[in-house]
Amino acid sequence: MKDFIKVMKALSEPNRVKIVKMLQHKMMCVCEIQASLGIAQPSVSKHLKILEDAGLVDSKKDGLWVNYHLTDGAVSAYAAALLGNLRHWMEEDREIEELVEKLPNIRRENICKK
Amino acid sequence: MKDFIKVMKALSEPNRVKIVKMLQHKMMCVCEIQASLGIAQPSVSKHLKILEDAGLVDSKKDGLWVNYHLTDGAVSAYAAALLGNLRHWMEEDREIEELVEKLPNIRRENICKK
DNA sequence: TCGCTATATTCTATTTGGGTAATATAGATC
DNA sequence: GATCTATATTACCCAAATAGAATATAGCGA
Repeated sequence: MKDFIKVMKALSEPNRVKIVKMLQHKMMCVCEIQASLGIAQPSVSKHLKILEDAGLVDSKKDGLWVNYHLTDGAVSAYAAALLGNLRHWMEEDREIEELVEKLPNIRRENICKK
Repeated sequence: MKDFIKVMKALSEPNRVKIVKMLQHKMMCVCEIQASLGIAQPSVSKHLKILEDAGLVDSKKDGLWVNYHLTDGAVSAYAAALLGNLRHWMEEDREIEELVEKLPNIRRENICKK
């Protein structure tokens, strides 16, 4: 039950759903996600932690960056199922579409290192 | 997006998940659910409203009683999918098992009309 | 009509959740 | 080692969610 609730809670917040939808297209570092969503960096970190705790995303360090990506679903069956559904869900959502369209222009080299 | 969030939010609360799991076995009135969960009646009504808004449950008046049952999923594709998953999810959950075992003894004739 | 009962709604207290600013940490470069 | 940068953590604020007591509503039966 607790694991299920964790997944549901994780996916019951728009910004977190957006993160999942973006990660379907490419792995992203925190600052890229921050730039895409337009929210403060600590907020992004917190959202990512919640998604990670639910077994929806995972991270890999790459020097100074931390790359987040969707999990393969091995950890949580609930997470796996929802990630599967989210592959096709909300593909026509205007808000998501706009976000995804902007994705190619969001590259860490242009965003960070100021 | 909003519809999806609604379904996720609705299912991110243990008592509401329990209600769904119970309704898989039989339609129930508010006081039966209240007796099963051991929470106040207004809380039950509020939970049911949230589930209803998400397209997960529906109600039918029967005189003084209001019978709640799971939807067929025609309203929301998200709700339909989750309801489908929840058919087999958490079948081995201890908390759910206990609840379901007690279900046959929960009958409105014995509970209400005091 | 007058209660009586099941449910819904309102009100209020408490908890939870998301947001940011400030700070800490870790890894890179010099 | 000093410093810069990306991320995590902490502290705090405000909005939303949950719980229950009190009240309103609606349908039954006498």
